[in-house]
Amino acid sequence: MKEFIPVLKKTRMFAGISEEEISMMLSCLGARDRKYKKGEYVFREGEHINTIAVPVTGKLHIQSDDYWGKRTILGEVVAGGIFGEAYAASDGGAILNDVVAVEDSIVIFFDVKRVLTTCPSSCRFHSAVVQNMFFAVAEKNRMLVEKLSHMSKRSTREKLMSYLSEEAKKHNTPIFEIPFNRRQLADYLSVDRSAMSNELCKMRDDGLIEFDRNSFKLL
Amino acid sequence: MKEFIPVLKKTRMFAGISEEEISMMLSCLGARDRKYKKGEYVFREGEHINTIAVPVTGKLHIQSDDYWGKRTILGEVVAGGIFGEAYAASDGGAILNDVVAVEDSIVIFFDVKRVLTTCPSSCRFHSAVVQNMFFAVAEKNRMLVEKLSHMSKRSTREKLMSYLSEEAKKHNTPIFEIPFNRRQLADYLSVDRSAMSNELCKMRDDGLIEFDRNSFKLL
DNA sequence: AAAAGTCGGTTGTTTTTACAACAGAAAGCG
DNA sequence: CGCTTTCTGTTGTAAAAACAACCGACTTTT
Repeated sequence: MKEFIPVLKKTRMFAGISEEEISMMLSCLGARDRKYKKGEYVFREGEHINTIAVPVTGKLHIQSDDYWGKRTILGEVVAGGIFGEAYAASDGGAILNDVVAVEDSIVIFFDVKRVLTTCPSSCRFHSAVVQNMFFAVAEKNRMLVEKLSHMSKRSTREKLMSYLSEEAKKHNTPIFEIPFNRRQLADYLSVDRSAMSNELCKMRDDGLIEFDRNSFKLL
Repeated sequence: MKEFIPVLKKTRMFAGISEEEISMMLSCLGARDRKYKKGEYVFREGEHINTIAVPVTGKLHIQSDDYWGKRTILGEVVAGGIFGEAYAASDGGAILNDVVAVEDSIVIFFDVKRVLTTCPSSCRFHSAVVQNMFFAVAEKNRMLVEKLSHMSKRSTREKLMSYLSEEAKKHNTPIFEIPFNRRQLADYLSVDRSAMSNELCKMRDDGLIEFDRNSFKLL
């Protein structure tokens, strides 16, 4: 697992903590790793989890499929991101979504109890990790509110504009690539794929945007 | 402010902390209180906040109005609840919604920096508060995911069923009262009020639910 | 290289929702 | 008490989205 320490150092969870200290904390936090092939499930809806997951390579989607197979994508977790803290922390711990590898991925798991319970002496930086976790959840909270602001728009066009505007703001340029293909974007915004595809083209015809595959340009 | 200590003791923020300790911590956390009349704004969208708000009486709505006056209600904060931690904690601190008193309310504010920065000696329970805050954000996170699961439903009927089912589960009985009137519920689910009202009646005709004002019964 | 699968776009039809306008009941107020 | 405002339900119409089915361009698999 040592090979992932440089990646871990860049995660929000270990912000401000040196590689040496991370190395020392790994066992203290009950870290273990596992590989996932594209399409494999990391967690399943309803499962009770007590670990925090940090992918070090690859990408995960947080999603859920309803009875009729309709999929909703809640968000993604890229390498260095963090998932599960909110569920593992709350008492029940039942997770509300599936977590699926959308690329071959390696995920490191930490025991949430050990993360939140600062150990007496050895890990000087343990409380820093707790605070980092707080910031991570706060940040995720913000992401959820932003997604809600897209979803609360009434029309497909407004949803798209809301999403694309935010991506532009996030990338700090009107030209950017999105992390979803059409089907995934439709599942993310909870709209019909073909209707969305259609709307995108109308928006292009109306001179609002330009696009090619995953590349977009706001005009 | 002393009169609110019993209320504060019951909040998630001060869980597991005695009234005496809360009393001692108040100044340490930079607490101050303020009254709000029904309809008054506690925070406004875009504002940079550095305080955590805890209403001790009354009720707040977290909402935002778009350019055309369309309102979206994100959620509510009842007495003893907590708001702002996620925004105050993240660097920018710009809040994404308005926060409005929907009843006459008294709100206590805490300086977020003082809450998150554990003071050296005096406040023994300060780290407990940080951990409580983490749990509070994690819980809110869960609420947001649940709201998203309602909003991601494609039809008004499904949205309503998703919302009402969860309320029933939350109240642990198929007969319950919701905290919203029709207009507010429509704003919460991001649908048209009259269409929603209409759909509710159809659902009643179809034998799915019964209702009278805010009282609902799932069949 | 053929076959199967994925991806993005297109079109026509059906269903649903938004919108607007109105009405009766209930609540708040001078 | 009468007046005003708010709340909820109702209806018809216009607009929008979902749905289904299909196509061509690429990729991946065998």
